[in-house]
Amino acid sequence: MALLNLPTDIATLPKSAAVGAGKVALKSQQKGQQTKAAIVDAALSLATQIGLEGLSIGALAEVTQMSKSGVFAHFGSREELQISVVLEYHARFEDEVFYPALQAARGLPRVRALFDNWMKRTSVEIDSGCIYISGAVEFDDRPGPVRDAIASSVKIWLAAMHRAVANAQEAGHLNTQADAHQILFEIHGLILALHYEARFLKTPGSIDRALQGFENILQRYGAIAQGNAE
Amino acid sequence: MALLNLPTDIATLPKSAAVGAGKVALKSQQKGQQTKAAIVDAALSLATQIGLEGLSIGALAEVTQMSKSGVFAHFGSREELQISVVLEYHARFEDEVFYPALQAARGLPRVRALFDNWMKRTSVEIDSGCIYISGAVEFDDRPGPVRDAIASSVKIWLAAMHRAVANAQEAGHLNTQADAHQILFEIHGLILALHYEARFLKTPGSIDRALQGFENILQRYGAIAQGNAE
DNA sequence: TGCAAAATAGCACGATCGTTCTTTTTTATA
DNA sequence: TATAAAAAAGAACGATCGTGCTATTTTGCA
Repeated sequence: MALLNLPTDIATLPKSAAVGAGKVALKSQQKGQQTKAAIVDAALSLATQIGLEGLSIGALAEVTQMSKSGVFAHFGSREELQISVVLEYHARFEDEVFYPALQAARGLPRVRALFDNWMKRTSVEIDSGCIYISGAVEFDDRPGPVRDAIASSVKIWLAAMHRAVANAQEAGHLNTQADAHQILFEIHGLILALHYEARFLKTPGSIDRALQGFENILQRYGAIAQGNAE
Repeated sequence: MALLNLPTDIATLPKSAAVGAGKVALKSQQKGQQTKAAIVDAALSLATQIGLEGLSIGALAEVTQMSKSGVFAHFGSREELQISVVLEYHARFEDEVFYPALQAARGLPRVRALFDNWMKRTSVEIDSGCIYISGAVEFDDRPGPVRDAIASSVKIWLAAMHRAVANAQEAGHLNTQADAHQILFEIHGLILALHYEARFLKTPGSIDRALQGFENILQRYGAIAQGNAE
C-alpha cells in the first residue's frame, strides 16, 4: 500500500521547530528552542490573519508575554522571523495535506485525496487565512529571501501535486493526451477562487462550487468513474 | 447594435476625478481637482505595485513633488485616499474591460469579449499588479470603508459578468441547465491562477493555460462553435 | 552546589508613519 | 487690480517600527 518509491522532495525542507505542542521534547531540546517554537507558533497564527508584512516584533512580544528584545534575539532580524514562519507553515501543510494522502493508492485516488485535503485546509483558511496566498501578494514585487522561501515552498507543493496527476495519467486514470500542467493550473484556480470568494467576498456556496469544479475537471480529462480515495 | 436596455449598475459608482490626463478640463475643474487627480493617479500606480496598505503619504508627496500636508489636505485621511484609489481603479477597469465589450453582440460573443478584455487587463497586471486581488488579501480580515469599497466594486464587476453569462444561456449559446454562478466561479479561478502563477511564481505559459481553461469551460457548458467577439 | 553560558529584559536610537495647526502662496473672481 | 477663498507648505506631535547595546536572570552541566 505504501508507494513511496519515488522521492518526495516536498519533505526535503528543514523542519524547523517541528515539535509544535509535543510534550515529549527531545533531549537536545533546550529551553531556547522551546520558546522559539512558541514564538513561531504565535507568529504563524498572527501572520495568517494579518499577513507576513503585518507581523511586528512588538505585537509578538505582547502576545507571548515577552520583551521585544527577548523575541528579537531568537531571530536576529524580522526577515528571519518571517522565514521561520514560512517554514513552519510549510511543515504543517505537509503534515495535514501531503502525507496523509499517501495512504491513498497511487493514481486517481491519490489525486482525489490530495485535493480533498487541500480543500479541507483551504476551508479552514476561509477563517484563518493562508500565507501562501497572502504572501504571494505581499512579496510578488519584493525580491529577497522571504519571497524565495514562499515561492519554493509553493513550488514544491505544486510539483508534488503535478506528480500525482502524472501518475494518474500513467495509470490510465486520466487522459494521457492532456497536459498535466494544464490540469494543475485549473485546480489551482479553484482553490484560489474559493479563498477569494469565500474569505473576502463571503459568497455562500463557494466550497460546493470548488468541489463541483474539481469533478468537472476530472470528467473532462477522462477520469473513469472510480472510487474516491482509498 | 447597442444593447443597453438593461441597467448596467457597474456604471453607477461615482466616477471621481475621471479626467485622467485630459487636456480639455471642464469649466468647473478647479486647480485643486486637477492636482487631486494627479495625486490619485500617482497613488494608483503606487498601490498596484506595493498594495493599498503600502501607500504612504510621505512617499506620495515625494513622487508628486509636494509636501506631505499638501497631499494630505486633499483627502483628510489615509483611508479616504485609499478609497479614492479604489474608485479610480474601478473607473479604469470599467473603461478598459466592461464598456468596450458592449460592442459585441449579446450572448456568447459578449461573454468572450468580456473575458478577452479581462485577460488583457490581467496580462498587463502580471507586471503592474491588481488591487482587486492584492486588496482582497490585505483587507479580508479588516472591516471598514476601504474593504467595503473594494468588495462592492468587485461584486459589481462579477455581477456584470454573471449577467452576460445568463444572457448567453437565454440565447441558447450556453447550456440552460448549468449554474451561471458555477461558470463564473471557474472563470474567476482562471484569472486568479493566472495572476498567481505568472506574477508571483513566474511560471511560463500561464496566459495560454488561462485561455485554454476558458475554452474548456465553454465547451463543457455546451457552447456551440460560434464566432468570436463581434 | 557553583559557574559559565545561554536566554531574556531594559533602555535608547533613528526613522517613518498619519495627523494637526499655523503660515504662506496661489488661485479665481468682482 | 484688489480681495477673499482655496491650495499648498512648514513644522511639530505622539506613536510605532526594527534594531543595537548593556544588564540581569535563568538554565544546564561539572
